[in-house]
Amino acid sequence: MDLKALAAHLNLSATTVSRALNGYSDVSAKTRQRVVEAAQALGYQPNPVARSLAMGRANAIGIVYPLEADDVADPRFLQVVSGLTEGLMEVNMDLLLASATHKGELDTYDRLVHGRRVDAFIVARTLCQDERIDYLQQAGVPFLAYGRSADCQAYPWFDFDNEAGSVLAVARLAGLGHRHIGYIHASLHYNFAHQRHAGFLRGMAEAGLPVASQWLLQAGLARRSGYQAMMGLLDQDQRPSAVIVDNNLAGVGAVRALLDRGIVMGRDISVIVYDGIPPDTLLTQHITSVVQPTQHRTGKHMATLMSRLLAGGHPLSELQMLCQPELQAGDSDGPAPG
Amino acid sequence: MDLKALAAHLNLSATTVSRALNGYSDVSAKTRQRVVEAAQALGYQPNPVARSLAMGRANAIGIVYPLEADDVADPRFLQVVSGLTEGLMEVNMDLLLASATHKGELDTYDRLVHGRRVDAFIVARTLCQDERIDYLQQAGVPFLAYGRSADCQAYPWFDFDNEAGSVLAVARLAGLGHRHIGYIHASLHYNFAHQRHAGFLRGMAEAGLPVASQWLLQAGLARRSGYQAMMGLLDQDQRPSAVIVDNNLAGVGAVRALLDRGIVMGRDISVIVYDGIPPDTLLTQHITSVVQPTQHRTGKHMATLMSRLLAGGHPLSELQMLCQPELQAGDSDGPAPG
DNA sequence: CTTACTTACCAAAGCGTTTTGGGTTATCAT
DNA sequence: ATGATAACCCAAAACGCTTTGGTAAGTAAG
Repeated sequence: MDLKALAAHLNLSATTVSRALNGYSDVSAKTRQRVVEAAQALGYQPNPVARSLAMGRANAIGIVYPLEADDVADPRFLQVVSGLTEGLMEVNMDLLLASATHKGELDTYDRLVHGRRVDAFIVARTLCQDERIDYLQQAGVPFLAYGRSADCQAYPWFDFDNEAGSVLAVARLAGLGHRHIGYIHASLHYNFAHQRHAGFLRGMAEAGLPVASQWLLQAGLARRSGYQAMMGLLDQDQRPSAVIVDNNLAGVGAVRALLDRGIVMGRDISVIVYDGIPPDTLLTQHITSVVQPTQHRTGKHMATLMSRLLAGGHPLSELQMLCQPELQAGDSDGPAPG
Repeated sequence: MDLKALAAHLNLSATTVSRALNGYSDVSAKTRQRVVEAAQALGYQPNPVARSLAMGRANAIGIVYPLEADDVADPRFLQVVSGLTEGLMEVNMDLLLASATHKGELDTYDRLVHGRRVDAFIVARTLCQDERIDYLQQAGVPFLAYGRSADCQAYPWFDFDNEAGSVLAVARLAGLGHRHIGYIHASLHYNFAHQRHAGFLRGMAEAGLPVASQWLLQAGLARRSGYQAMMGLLDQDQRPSAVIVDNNLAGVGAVRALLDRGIVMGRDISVIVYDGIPPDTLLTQHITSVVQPTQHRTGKHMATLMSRLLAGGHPLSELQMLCQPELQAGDSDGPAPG
């Protein structure tokens, strides 16, 4: 059932049917209704390929998932993607998933852009200095960054207010009387780690607390490294009375280290972890956490930004979105000793 | 740079250029070379949308990821997907990712098929009785199942020989002198669980061992349920001397239960887990496991099957692929006591 | 009753490929 | 020389839609 067939069936021209379906004003209300009903009844669905060709738009956006060697795929990514597909579906767009090793990523962009397979990209896992963003900007390809890079004035992005999250966490601990606060973070090349780190420093400053460099530990994005970092912290002569961990993978390891040492969270030491601890780790305590909107909502927000971006005519301010995190109280923190 | 421009630049017709590029025999070697070189030099890339329209193919395959309420997205899925995209890239196809709740899944298929957005589907997370497969078969839509359903004669699939894997595991334990073997499995609605379960029974029969129904426990696909199942096993009057767990999520929980009880794997009890235990669980032992080809290779295999499927003309036998698992020895099993 | 404007419709020209169904030269045996 | 066969090449149609640039009828104003 194509346009022409539908038009013939209605004794109308293809033009009119097309315009009726696409909401043009030069078709009478009566005719439009007739067309819409017939389309419904006959199960007409426009061929998206023909549509794309005629309109010069792919009606699809691309996302390339960077696959590093042993960097285990993170489940949240998939959840964001699912929110994204759902949101895009509403504006009749598709999501094209490509994958590429880090070094091949730019080529992949090139191929997809050049081949007009997609109208825009989503750049995930943003780094502070991100060559992908530089490339896309310079190539004039529309894109939406999931996470800001260091210089984020000039392009559309979606991000969490990571800095505010850390400030929140520090304020909570300071309010409980803690003066010795440790911080375990991921590589500062990641924008989120950088921002959270900056927030930690600011929070400490605002609370009038000194930052002890020996309690500022870098870990990776893996449990093992969180475990080691926490162990390193515990082995020091002077321990902090509270610790913040900037990602939940390392958080799991850190918590595990405390369990192994028989240190009780909330009593012996206070712990706050970004994004909490996955529920199936068999942990009985509730970790006090900095939480963000669900991945699913995140995906939908990004879909909204994306459709604005492609519609054009929106000022940059409407193409940038900052989500505020919240502090979710648990029982892994408590008043400072003494 | 489109075909016509390239043709003009070469003083050839668009037809000839097209045919040269697509390997038709009615163009001279000399001309072909000239065309190929010019295309290369001028960076010509055919417009895939126009191509699709002309050929009546979308050059994309769809995969819909079922998102259940609390069923956390599994990381392996993403890895399979990445292998898939890589493999598809080589045959110039794209991967369209859609997501749907279980009940909306059929509608999603309908929309994508009807809208000719994809040429075929991949059906993931196959169940023993899978209505999606029934639907696609009956609708005449080409698809490739990732995992067989109960009746798998008539359609293309990729799967592991799950039954053989269990037989392998049982044989190993039997060889170590174990006569009392427990089995923890996921819901038998999942094809993989069903097959592994069948393999367990067969393996026991072949080893001449009795199957004790109180040691045959169903758990879910989560750590907590594996934990509970193992605890249930340990609390019985008569304990098995060895246990097989049919998936690694439950496996993590089961192992954790043993740790909590102070039971030493390989000495007090032997344990074999399908797909092993993720390396970042801070476990010092190596779990003896039934392992399968990496997700990445799996994805590439599926891409191969897919391109065969769409090329047409392949007998069903070449569209079905069964991968053999292997037993990877660790130190979580040992000779039976006594 | 013109003139001008509005409303409702449509024919035809794209969009960038592939495919069909010839053509035009050479080549070659007769 | 002549018809047949191959080897190359091409114009035009098709794919299913959107968009452009109209036309014809109805309406309002002069």
